[in-house]
Amino acid sequence: MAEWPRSVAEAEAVQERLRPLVDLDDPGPETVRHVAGLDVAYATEGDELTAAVVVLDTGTLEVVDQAVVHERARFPYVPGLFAFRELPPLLIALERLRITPELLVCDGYGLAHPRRFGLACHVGVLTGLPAIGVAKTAFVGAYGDPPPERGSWAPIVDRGDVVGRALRTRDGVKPVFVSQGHRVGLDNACRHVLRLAPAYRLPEPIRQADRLSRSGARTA
DNA sequence: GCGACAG
DNA sequence: ATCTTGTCGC
Repeated sequence: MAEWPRSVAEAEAVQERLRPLVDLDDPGPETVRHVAGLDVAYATEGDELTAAVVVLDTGTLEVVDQAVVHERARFPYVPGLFAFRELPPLLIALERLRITPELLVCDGYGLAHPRRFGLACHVGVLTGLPAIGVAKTAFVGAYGDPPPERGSWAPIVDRGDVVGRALRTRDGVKPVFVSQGHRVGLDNACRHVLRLAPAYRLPEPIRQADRLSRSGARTA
């Protein structure tokens, strides 16, 4: 399916080669029935990781399908290249799902990346599915503090490009950082994130994937 | 050159 | 990412 690089130079070359395949113009699905959340947890010892993918029914926000994959990391953590660490097991987990999701919500960035090709773009291109990135901390670019109300936002600007938004999902709480991955517009991505995060800062798909990956990491 | 740097 | 108690506030 995909060949995995072994060096930083090879990994960067892969990103440069796949970047033109990203679709940033498709506004994306208006409504979605099944949404997936993707996350990875790390073991206390060794370079072992546990990838988890959950599928939620958007009507109830209940988990209706899930898959966990445990393996040894194939690539070191390098800012800007961490898809090469987390994507291999995540793709295997995605293949094991019985329900094909219509939208992927990734823990991390998409367009808001040094080479405009973060994890959300990468997984979107490799699967062909609409994908967005939701990160907990800033990475590239600058942004202003959005107004305190849930739903307000401020653009993230990097080298003159708007690459995402700092979006407030809860009143008075630190915003999350949303960026396009593949086949979803920025407005639409933020709409989905707000609908998927009715109670907590992070959207429910990511919270559930985080929960599952951690329990899986302890069991393994 | 130096520091910062998704998870 | 992970190591980690209590505590302030709604």
